[in-house]
Formats: sequence, C-alpha cells, structure tokens
Amino acid sequence: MILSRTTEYALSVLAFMATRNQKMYAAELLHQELKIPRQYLRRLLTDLSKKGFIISTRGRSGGFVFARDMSTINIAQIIDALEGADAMNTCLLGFTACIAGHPCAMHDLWAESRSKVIETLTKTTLGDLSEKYRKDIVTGCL
Amino acid sequence: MILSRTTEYALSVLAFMATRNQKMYAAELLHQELKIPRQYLRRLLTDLSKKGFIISTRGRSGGFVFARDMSTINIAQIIDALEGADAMNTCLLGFTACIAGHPCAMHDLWAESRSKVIETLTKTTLGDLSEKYRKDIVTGCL
DNA sequence: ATAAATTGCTACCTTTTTGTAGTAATTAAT
DNA sequence: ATTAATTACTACAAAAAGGTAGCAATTTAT
Ligand code: FES
Ligand code: FES
Repeated sequence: MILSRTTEYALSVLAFMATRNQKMYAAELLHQELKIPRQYLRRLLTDLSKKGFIISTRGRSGGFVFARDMSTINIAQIIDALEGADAMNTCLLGFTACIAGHPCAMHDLWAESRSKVIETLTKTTLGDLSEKYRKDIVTGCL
Repeated sequence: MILSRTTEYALSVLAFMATRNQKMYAAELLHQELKIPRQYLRRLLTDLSKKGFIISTRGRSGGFVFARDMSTINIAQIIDALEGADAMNTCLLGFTACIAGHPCAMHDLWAESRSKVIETLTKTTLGDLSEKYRKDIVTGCL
C-alpha cells in the first residue's frame, strides 16, 4: 500500500508545480492536468498551504505559489506532513513500537531497508525533480 | 502507511506461529497472545487458510497449522496475498502505471529503493524468522 | 459599483476498512 | 447421546478515507 491516495495526490501536485516553470497555479488548472477530484484537491491545497509548503492568494488571478525554495523541500517532508511524522517508522509486524532495543523477528532486515528508503526520499528535493524534468529525463505523465 | 492493519495482523500471526514451536494454534490463543480483535482474527485466519498458508481443522482440539513448510513462505508472498499482487509496484506520485518506459520524475530513485525492499521481503522466509527466534536474537513482543 | 475568478469553509455523502455479534457446522471427549 | 471446544458463515455496526456541493470571502478587471 505504501502511501495513502491523499499523499500521492500531494506529491503529484507539488511535483507538477516544481517541474513546470510557472509561478502561480490555480486549483482548476491542477485539477485538469492531474485529474484529481476538484473539491478534494481544493481542500488538499488549503492543507498544503497551512502546512507551509505553498502560499495561497485569493481573488481573481489568485492561486498557489511555493512558500520556500523548491530545493529546500524534500519528499520525506511532504510524506511526513501528510501521514504523520513517523508513519514510516512502524514495525512491519504491527507491534506498537519499533525500537532497536526491543526488536521483533523482522526488525533488523526491515530497519535496514526502511532506512535506505527514507534516505532516498530525504535526499530528493522538489528542486531535483525540477532539474530532471528540464533535462528531459522524464517522459511520463508528470 | 506502508501496510494495512490487516496485513500487519497477518504477518504478526504467521510470524508468531513460525517462532513458537507448536503444531496447532487455536484462534483463541492467537487472539490472547497478539491482542488482535477476536472475530476479526477469526475471519483473517479463515482467509489465510483459503489462500493456502495454513490449514484449518474444525471441532474440539482443532485450530490452524502451516499448510507447507515455513521455509517456503516468504514475507513478500504474504503481503502480496493480502494487498494484491503488485500493491508494491505503484508509482510514488500516484500515476496509474509505474513502468520504466514511461517514468515520472521520481521513478528511477524510487524504483531502486523499492526493488531493494522487495528483495529483502522476498528472501526472508518464515523459516528464517523461526531460526532467529530460537537463537534468542529477538527480545521484542513477538 | 459590478461582475468574474479565485480560495476558504462547512456540511454532507459514499466507499473502504476495521470491528462485533450471533448462529451453524464439525469434531472429540465423556 | 450429550457436551464442550472449536472453525465457518452471515449480517451488521463503527470508523476512516475519499469525494461532492454550495455558499462565503477576497481580489482584480471592467
Ligand atoms: S520491532 Fe518490528 S520492525 Fe522493528
Ligand atoms: S512512474 Fe512514478 S515511480 Fe515509476
């Protein structure tokens, strides 16, 4: 399962904004480009602005802009903001705590894989995605 | 989020059965040991037996036994059976397909991390967990 | 001023996931 | 045979996630 649909939406939106070289994005545009349900997306965008990733401006010609430089926003931060700080630090076998001092039978192997994933997500910023897009490395839907 | 609660329950149950050296396990025992809601667990156990991981026997002194040798059941198989075959092969940005020929901006990095996780989960069997437990490497709840 | 284009908010609806209750079927012990 | 211990099944309830609708507030263009 990995991520909730809402989190995927958030990543999708922010990655889209990062790769297109446009200052402001209206919800309606994002809705049309990314096919995320209109009203649900509106709520998500408000949420993302409350969480400090983007800034909203109301009124005609309003929309959403990044709140800080894209290179300071990494993927792990976005996931954490939407799924809760340590949604990734859970025990694979579903025990309440996943701590090295009290490991389940999967702990060592799992903790290692997991930390690699987190490392990758942490070192990748929206700025990196932007660069990739400009270098035409990406041919997909985004 | 990573796994649904139900999948965690399944892993927890099967890992428990693998580590204790007992032939048959009644639902009631598993419920008490693992604190999984009684009726929900019952349904899950029936499901796991339909999926070929365990075999159920009804009646007095009935319960659940492994359907095949523990060393032939790996963690990835269990996850796949509960979450759907390629729940792990999704695009991190939520696009419908995640295929190398049509990559999104996250694809390369993500695909690499992901395949390492899958490799770990695939090469770890319930037999491995059992051994670990017997070597007292595990001190946790399991 | 007025209208148009936008976000903010609230209330509701639908679907999926998780959890509960009760009854039927099966087996073993007595 | 009867009872006790177990799984199987069905239907429902509660909670969480995802989605919809409509109106209020704000800003810009005219
Ligand atoms: S305790 Fe289970 S993965 Fe860490
Ligand atoms: S296409 Fe997005 S991760 Fe593969």
